[in-house]
Amino acid sequence: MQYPSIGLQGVSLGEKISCELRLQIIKGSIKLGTVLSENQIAAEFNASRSPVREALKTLSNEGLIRLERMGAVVLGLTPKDIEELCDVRCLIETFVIQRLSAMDHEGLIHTLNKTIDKMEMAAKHRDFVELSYQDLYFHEVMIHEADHTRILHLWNNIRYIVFTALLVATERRIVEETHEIEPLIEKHRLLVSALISKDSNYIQKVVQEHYEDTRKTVNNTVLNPKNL
Amino acid sequence: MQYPSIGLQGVSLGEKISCELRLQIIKGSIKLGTVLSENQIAAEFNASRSPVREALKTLSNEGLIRLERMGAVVLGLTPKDIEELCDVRCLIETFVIQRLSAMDHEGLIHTLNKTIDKMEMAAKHRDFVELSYQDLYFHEVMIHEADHTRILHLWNNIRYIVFTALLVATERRIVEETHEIEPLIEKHRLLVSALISKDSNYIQKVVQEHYEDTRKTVNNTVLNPKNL
DNA sequence: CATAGTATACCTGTATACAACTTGATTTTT
DNA sequence: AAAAATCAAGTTGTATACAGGTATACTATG
Repeated sequence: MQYPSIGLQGVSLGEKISCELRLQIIKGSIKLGTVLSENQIAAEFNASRSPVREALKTLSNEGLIRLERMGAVVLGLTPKDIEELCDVRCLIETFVIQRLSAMDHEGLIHTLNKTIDKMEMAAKHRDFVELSYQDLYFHEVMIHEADHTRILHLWNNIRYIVFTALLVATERRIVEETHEIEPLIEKHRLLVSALISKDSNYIQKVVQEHYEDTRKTVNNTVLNPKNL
Repeated sequence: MQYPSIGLQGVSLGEKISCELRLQIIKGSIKLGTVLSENQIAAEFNASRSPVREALKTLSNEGLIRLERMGAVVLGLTPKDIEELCDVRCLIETFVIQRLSAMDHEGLIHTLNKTIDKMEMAAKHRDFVELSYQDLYFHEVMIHEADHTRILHLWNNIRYIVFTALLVATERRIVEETHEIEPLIEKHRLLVSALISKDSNYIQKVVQEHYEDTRKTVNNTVLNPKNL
């Protein structure tokens, strides 16, 4: 699998390189502990050091690599990282939904339901890229709607990691057929119900369970692929 | 005021430039809406575009500027930003303290108390740089101790903004003498008590009040300076 | 044999060069 | 006079060049 070419239109070479590297790191094609050098990556991508440098800084900001004096060591996504990522998403989303529940969110509910429908469609057609994208979109649209620049920034900092991990996990989930898609859909419907309820405790509970579940699934697919 | 030269030793030119620009933006020396170009900044700092480019990307990641096709527009720190920053800090710190309270934190308590003492010392000597730094350190040491890489990443994304805003606010607070320092010290002692209590509700309450207060103070000093 | 010193190759940070594109004004045309 | 075309200045994205530092391997010397 290569990074979906959609969404790479018109973006700079540096971003393309960061997307490709990110995918390879999360997929495990690039092993943990590997030391990358700017020249080496530049050669691999037939590019100059400038965009590579930009890409490495991006990945460093995302915590996938650590820039050192000489070379960038690959940190990758450990089980601890997945856990922590879920912690953060849970924190953000609890905050966001609580905030949304105090706002007018009639249109949002509609959008969310429509997105879930699209997820079902994508699942039927085994289109894991589309399914991943709609999954991402579901959460992202809530965050945008919450109209909180800082929270949005936090999200943007993990957005690409989340999407890429989602891509990898969803592909394996669909290919291996070991995980049902139906529970995934149901989980998202629960989130909508939480938003509608406006019940702070219920929201907290639902979001926490959502990410409890995500944690397990991702751990089982991203980190323990059967076909590696 | 220039950015404190301590902590700029050995760092790259790009980082120095980002620190200086950040300070100027937060202080208001660079007005909101200003459009910065790489060439212009490079000329001002007698540097080439490479480090400037790096600095602009950093500031963009922090949300202080927005990179556009042509030029980078300065967003600055609006009252809404301050509010939101406090929201995020509150979210992070509540999580961190709750996590810490379930760990062995004997040594940490000692460090925190020592830091508060240093804050008192710095306040007596009207050393606002030191006071700001110890304030930052107080919160930072807790976050580090919580041993949560992702949360630490979130913190690192706002760390420089927080420190710079703290610098500006603390300077004005000390110079104008309109705000007492004693309440600030007391607020931090309360946080320690919250950590010791291990009482989830109490922790939430104390942290929330802490940032409620921070919000007010920073708004009154950073955004409404009397000597501007 | 061990160790100090050196040489070499490589890496990063910064500067400079170049090409494609955007923007705004000026000129030409209708 | 208004609109279209063109031209000029400036901007970003990328490539390349150079300087200073670091690690590794090899050599010489005790």
